[in-house]
Amino acid sequence: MDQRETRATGSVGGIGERQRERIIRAATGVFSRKGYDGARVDEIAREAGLPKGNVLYYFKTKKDLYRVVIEQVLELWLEALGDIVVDGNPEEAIRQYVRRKLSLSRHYPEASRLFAMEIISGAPLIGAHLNGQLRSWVKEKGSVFRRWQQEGQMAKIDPAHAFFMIWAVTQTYADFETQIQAVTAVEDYDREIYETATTEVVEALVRGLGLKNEFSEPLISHEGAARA
Amino acid sequence: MDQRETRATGSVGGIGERQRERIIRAATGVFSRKGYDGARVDEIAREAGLPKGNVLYYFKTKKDLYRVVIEQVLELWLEALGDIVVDGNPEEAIRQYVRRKLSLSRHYPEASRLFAMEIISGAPLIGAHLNGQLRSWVKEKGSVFRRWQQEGQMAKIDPAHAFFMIWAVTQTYADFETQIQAVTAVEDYDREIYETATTEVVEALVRGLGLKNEFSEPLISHEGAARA
DNA sequence: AGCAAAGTTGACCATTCGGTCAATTGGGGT
DNA sequence: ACCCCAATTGACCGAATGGTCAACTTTGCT
Repeated sequence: MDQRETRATGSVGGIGERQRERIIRAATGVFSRKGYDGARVDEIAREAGLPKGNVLYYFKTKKDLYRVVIEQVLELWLEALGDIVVDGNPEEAIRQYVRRKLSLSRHYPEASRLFAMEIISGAPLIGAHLNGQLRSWVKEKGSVFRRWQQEGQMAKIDPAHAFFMIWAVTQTYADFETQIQAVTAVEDYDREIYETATTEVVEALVRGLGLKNEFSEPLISHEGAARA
Repeated sequence: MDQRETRATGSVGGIGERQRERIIRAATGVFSRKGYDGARVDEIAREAGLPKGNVLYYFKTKKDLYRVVIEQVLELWLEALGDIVVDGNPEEAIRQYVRRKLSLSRHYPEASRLFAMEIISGAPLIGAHLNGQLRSWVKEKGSVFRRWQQEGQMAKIDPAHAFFMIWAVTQTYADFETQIQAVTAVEDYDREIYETATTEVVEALVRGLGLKNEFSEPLISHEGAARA
């Protein structure tokens, strides 16, 4: 049961910590393209620029490496969850959240794709987290949505589905990059696509979720039942 | 160069055509979960209920099988493209298209996931098609969107991004089924999720794309066979 | 019935994969 | 200079994998 952090390294010889990160970065790329079963340890090693034996020195097994990589990705994903500002202007809150998610897709496209791969494959590793943290987060923020809806500040959409829409749209720019690239035929994906996508998508989502607020002020702080 | 349809079978001995379909169905499932490299021929065989040797009898190589499977999936995907009705009520046209895409996700979730896998992996096989058919389709229908926009019947969104949004949202219910299942904790995914998703998503997209049409008539008497 | 082709099956093979290991190198502390 | 341990490397191993094959059974036709 003792999983033995795959190698004591991290705790003592902080020297070769650089290597671990190189490996993790390479592994993220390969796993995101091939999935767990399809990825080859040797390919990860090659992409990291060192022999296979060395990779297995830092991570005892392929599964260990995958676990570390996917946990890091999941952390990134869950991190963004904290963002929705409960009090204040709903429209601005969603705008921020959508922009944040888009930014994540833009700057960590491989992480996004790996996350997608894991879920498409049935989320064998992170399934528990989805049932735990994510689910309670959705329930919590969902009640906020309901409040906004009762106040007439948001269209009456099932909150969960509102999230599914936001996630779907924001992640599609990372996950389906190949498709979007092919269809739009832009050369500089990062700039050209994300720049227009950010405004288009944010506006469309705000409209779609019925968040257009006539009073829509920048985001003054005090608001009726403001929380402490 | 002659690829020899992997086996002359289909042309003459129509008897075991049933087997080919069983294999294709099984392969779609496995490939959609594991990707090409991760899929094992033996697992496909097991899922199809016959020995590995028999699978290789119908499809000479794993790659041949994958090619057949993914081409079938792509065909399904491209088929839905024909749907957008150019003339007539824009709102109703999009409503229909979105419903159609959702119906596809619902009835062929594995195909959807396999398509997603292929694209995440860099679309090594269908990349050409994306650059060809799909791209010209988007250009063509995009000009229709532009017309609608000039007539004030649709929000001024880059048409390509409008499609990306629609595709993202409709396919998320198949591709991310595991996640949605975990978050919503419903028992009967097919019914419970898709039933509410259809109304929620269609409404939100129509709103998001600014298609609300004041004259928006229900959809006059005849229109019938649109049901999926 | 008899025959040829289609279909079925498990044994088998060469290659590749994940993982182990012993030998070696490198660097920091004393 | 010496030691100690982290780090590096390529050879190596057993298991798994894609694919072949020869023997066998079934089917359809005359």
